[in-house]
Amino acid sequence: MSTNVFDTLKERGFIAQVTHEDKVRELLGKEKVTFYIGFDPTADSLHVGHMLQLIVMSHMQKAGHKPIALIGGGTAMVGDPSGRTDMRKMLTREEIAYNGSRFREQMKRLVDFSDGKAIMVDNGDWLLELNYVSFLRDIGVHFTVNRMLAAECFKSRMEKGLSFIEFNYMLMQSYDFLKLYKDYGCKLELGGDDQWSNILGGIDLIRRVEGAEAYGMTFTLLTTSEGKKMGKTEKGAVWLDPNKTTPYDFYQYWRNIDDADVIKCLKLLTFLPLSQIEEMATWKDARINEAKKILAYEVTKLVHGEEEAEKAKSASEALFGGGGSTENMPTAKIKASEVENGIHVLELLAGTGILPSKSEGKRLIHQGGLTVNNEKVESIDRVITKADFKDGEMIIRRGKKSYHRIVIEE
RNA sequence: GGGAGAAUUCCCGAGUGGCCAAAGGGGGCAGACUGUAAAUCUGUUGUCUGACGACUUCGGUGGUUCAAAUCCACCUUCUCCCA
Repeated sequence: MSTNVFDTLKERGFIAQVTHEDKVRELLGKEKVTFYIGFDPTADSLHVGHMLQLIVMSHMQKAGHKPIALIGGGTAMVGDPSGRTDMRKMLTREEIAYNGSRFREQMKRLVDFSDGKAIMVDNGDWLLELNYVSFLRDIGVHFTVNRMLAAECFKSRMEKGLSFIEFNYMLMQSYDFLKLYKDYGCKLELGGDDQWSNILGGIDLIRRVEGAEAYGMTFTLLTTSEGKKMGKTEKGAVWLDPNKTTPYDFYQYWRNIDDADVIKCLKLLTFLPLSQIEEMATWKDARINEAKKILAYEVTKLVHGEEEAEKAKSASEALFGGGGSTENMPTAKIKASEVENGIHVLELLAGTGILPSKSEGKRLIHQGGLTVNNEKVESIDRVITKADFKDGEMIIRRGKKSYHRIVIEE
C-alpha cells in the first residue's frame, strides 16, 4: 500500500467527518484494519446511495483492510429515525430476510468476499434474541437520555414525534459495533454522514465497556449540486437490481446527470484515476457530455458488468447518435395476431405498459410528444398496422428521451 | 388516565352542505430553447370517452339529506396540553 487509503478517500471527496483524523490516518497507513458498514434491508434492492458505501469498502479492501458488511436484519425490525421526518413502515421478519438475501448478491459485485477477504454478518443473529432486561442492564446503563436527545439525528423527529422503538435504534447500532469489536477486533465504523450520531454512540459504548478506543468516519451523502438526494427519479429510486432498474435506464440516469455533478460522481462512483478525472474537469460545454458518457459507462459496468454496460451504451448510441444497435433497447413484445387487423396506438401503449393509462397517452399526443418510428403521431386515431414494423420492430418515442422498442412475436 | 385537535388527490396544503375531480405551491409529464445538461417560458397533471358527458376519489364503517370532502355516530391512526 503505497498510498494511504485515507488520502485517497479524502482526495476523492468521500470524507465528511472523522472522529480522530490523525489517528485514523495513521492507523490505516500502518496496519490491516477491520472495519464495518451497516446496511438495513428495508427494501428489496440496494440503491445508488448504498453504492457509495460499497465503493468505499472496495477502496479500503484494495488497500489491504478487511471489510465487514453488516446486514441489519435486526435493526431493520426497528427502523432508523436518523434524518427522517416520518417513521419507517414496519417490515415483517420474512420481508427483511428476503431483502437481506438480495443485498448479499448485489454486494458481491463490488466487494470481494472470497477466502475471508471480507465478511458478511447479520445483526439479526444477535439482536433478535436479546433479553430485554439484560440488554438494559448491560448496554442501556451506558446511555444518558439527555445526551441522546441532544443528538442531531433525533432533531427533526423532536417536532413530529419519535416513538420509543425508534429511539432505541441508536443503542442497537452501538451494540453492533461493540459486538463486532469483541468478535472480530473491528475498531472502525464507517457510514453515510447521517450515521454520525449512531457511530459515536458505538464508540462511546466500546470505551465504556471495554475501555478501548474505536474510531468512526462518515462519508458525504450523494446529493446533487442543489442538495437533493441523488438517485431519485420520478419512478422512485435508482436501484442496483436490474429487474427494478434496467441497465439501460441505469446508464441513462448517469448519462443525464447535471453538469455540476459529473466530476463529483466520477470521483465517488468510479475507480478512474484522479489525474484522468481532473482532466475531464476542464472539459466545457458540449464536451462535458463525453465525461457523462464515461461516467455512465463506468458506473454501469461496476454494477451490472461490462457486457451490460456495452449493451446500454450501444442502445443509447443507436437512439441518440445514430449507429449502435437497437437490440438492447427496452423492448416490449406484441403478438402478430394483435397487429393483424391494426391496433389503436393507445391500446398498444397502454397494453404493453409503456403508458400507465390511455388518458396519459391522449395528453401526450395532444401535446405532440409521441413518435412512432420517428414520425410524430398527429391524431389520436392513429392505428398501428403491420406496415409500421420494419423487420418486425417499431420504435416508440415518448417525449424526447424515453424510447421503447416493440417487436412482433409469433 | 383526563382534555383539545387532526386525517384531502404523488407531496405540502386550501376547502366546512350544492358553483368540487376539489384553490395554491412543490414535484411529474409534454412543447419551445439546447448539449440526451441547467436555467427560462408555455401547456398539462383521477379514470373511461373523438367530444358532450359518465364514473370512482377527500382515514374506515354506518347514518342524516333531494344533495356530503363538508353534518351525525362509532372505529382506526396521529399530534398537542394536563397527569
